[in-house]
Amino acid sequence: MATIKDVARTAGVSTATVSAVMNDTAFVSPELRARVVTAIRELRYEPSLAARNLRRNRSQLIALAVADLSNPFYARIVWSAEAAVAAWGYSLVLFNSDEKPDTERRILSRIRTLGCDGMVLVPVGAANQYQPHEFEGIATVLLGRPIEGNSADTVSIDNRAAGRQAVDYLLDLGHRRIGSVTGPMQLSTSKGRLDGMIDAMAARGLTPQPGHVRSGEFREEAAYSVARDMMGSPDRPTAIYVANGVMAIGVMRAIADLGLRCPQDVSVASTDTVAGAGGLKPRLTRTEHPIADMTNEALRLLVDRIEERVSEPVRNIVFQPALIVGESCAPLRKDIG
Amino acid sequence: MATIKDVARTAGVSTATVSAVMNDTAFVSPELRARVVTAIRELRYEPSLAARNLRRNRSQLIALAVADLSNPFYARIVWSAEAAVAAWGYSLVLFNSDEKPDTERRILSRIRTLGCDGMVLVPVGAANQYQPHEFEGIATVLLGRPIEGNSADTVSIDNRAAGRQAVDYLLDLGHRRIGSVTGPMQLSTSKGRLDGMIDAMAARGLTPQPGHVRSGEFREEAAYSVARDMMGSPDRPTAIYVANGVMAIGVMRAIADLGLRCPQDVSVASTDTVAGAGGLKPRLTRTEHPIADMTNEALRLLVDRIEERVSEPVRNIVFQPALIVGESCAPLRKDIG
DNA sequence: CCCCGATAGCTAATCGTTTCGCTGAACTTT
DNA sequence: AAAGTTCAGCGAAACGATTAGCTATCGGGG
Repeated sequence: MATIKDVARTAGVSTATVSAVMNDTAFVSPELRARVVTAIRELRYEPSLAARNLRRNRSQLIALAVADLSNPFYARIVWSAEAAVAAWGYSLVLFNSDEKPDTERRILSRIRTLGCDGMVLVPVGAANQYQPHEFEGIATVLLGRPIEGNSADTVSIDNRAAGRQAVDYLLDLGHRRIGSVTGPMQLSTSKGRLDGMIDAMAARGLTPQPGHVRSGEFREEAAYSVARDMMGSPDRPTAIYVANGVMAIGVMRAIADLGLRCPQDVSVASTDTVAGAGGLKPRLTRTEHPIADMTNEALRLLVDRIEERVSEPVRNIVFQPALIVGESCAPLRKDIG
Repeated sequence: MATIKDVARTAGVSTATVSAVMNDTAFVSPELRARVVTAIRELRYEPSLAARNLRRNRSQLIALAVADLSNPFYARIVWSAEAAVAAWGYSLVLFNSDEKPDTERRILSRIRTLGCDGMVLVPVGAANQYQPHEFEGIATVLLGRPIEGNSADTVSIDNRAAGRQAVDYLLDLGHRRIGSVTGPMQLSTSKGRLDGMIDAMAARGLTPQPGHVRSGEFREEAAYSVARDMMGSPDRPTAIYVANGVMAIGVMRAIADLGLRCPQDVSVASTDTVAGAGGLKPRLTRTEHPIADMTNEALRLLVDRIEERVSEPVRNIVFQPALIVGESCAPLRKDIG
């Protein structure tokens, strides 16, 4: 690989001038500029980011650490993020914490070592598991799950509203015995959605039955077994609110395996389902997140911080979910009410 | 951020010693080692990759450039690749060429500038669109689509076998008027799969009708319109072989929109569908690729090259597809045969 | 008692950029 | 014509690590 010195020598100028031409950082006479440009082309010179970054203390890298790459929801985020990062002139370094706090901790340290200019993090741990120094000195945006007491910018969804919307819909259809399959309670996401459900029921003077609220990991398998258990009992709910897209797939499978039909025997509504899981029949009634918008916003905030165009302390952007009506919910049947 | 000098000063040793401790590259007495380790912990020192890389001419970065991040097939590759890259001690830089050769060209140059140690590329261009220098000096593995005449290692699927398997299955069910919706002909992937189809039909003395073989971009929309057109005509095929997973979704939608039923009115078989698109009803009969195995193998080859444990010129690994029988194919009905 | 070999640890050069501070030619201003 | 300005372009010092080559210490053999 040709270096800046080679270019300088070939063009008969100093390295400073080549640098000036490359970065348009000082006036260079047309003649010298032309010589430099020719030399660059001739030698196929490409500047070494390693050297530039060492000097500038920048890396042009933005890290994205998501909670579970096998989840289409996060795959969708990755897709949007790659586009946004490229549009801002950075490159994307991708990490998968696989919902494991330990892995996440290693990733955080790695991001630091790589000298990433910023990171977008979908945190997987509880608020008290983070040390302040893990976020120091590197621009951070938390996506999807805020961490209480953390001083990073945040882009999230109104989870409580999501739970409320979905369960309100089920209540409007006449359901009263409504169950829920939800994620780990230490995550604000799970908690918020469940709170929304409770809000909605409380507004009509109802409370969920204890055995009808189950939580487990945000995984298809966990949801399957939990749902199978819950739906196997005689006083099973007539409708279920599932707090996560992949979990919904597990729940649907459990229902089918129990010989129940959706929506005839049981209605299912969920939150955060990805449009692409779209082939699923019946199509889910769900609250959807504006993933692309959220991701773009997260990167806007991040780049703002990186390029220091921002002074305010912490910005918290909350998006609203939208209820998408599918075919997975039906009015309560008289005979099973 | 603390630097190696700070650590050296605090521990009362030279930077060389600190480096030796960090990299285990020379014998250091237990006493000094202890002092160094303490200082490192105390200052929370993390070495700067930028500096290390400048010196070592390494970046610890592996680039992955896929053809279309919105396609679950590639999302699956990304998932596997992240895990494999991390397991080998590198970090993953992700790019989406979006099936656009121009974008891909920019990506290649960016990868070079970043100084990535290696790259895994799912190429989107025709063989003659690549300049040899675009691959020079950087370890490369082509994934999925070989480029003829290119000297990079390759991991691919036996596309011809995939086409043959799927179409053989349709033929075994009695179908004779078989159509195909396939991708761009300049891609070896599309061509191979179509050739396989032709092989299978030829083996029974058949050839596809000209109007029954349509190609378009590897996108759902393209497939939708092409299929809609093909299936709208009176002598429409009784079975379709679709060369790609997302295209299959488009085809299924076209069939439904035309008021046809699958598999009763038309059988559909495809190649490369991702298991996760699994909710799709009826479940597709398809040839599947061992994505995780292919990706792992690609990274093994790549790391081999990067760490120069390899001398042979070019390695070409070809995986075999597996036929997965779903519910989207039925025996030929007498009345429409 | 001297010399030599082994080796722990240090000094300093190096990687390829950016950028500060300087030089000196060309122009202005009196 | 002398003095002051301007500014294109250069030289060299960073940035933070690795590493070749050197020094000094120690133990052992003759």
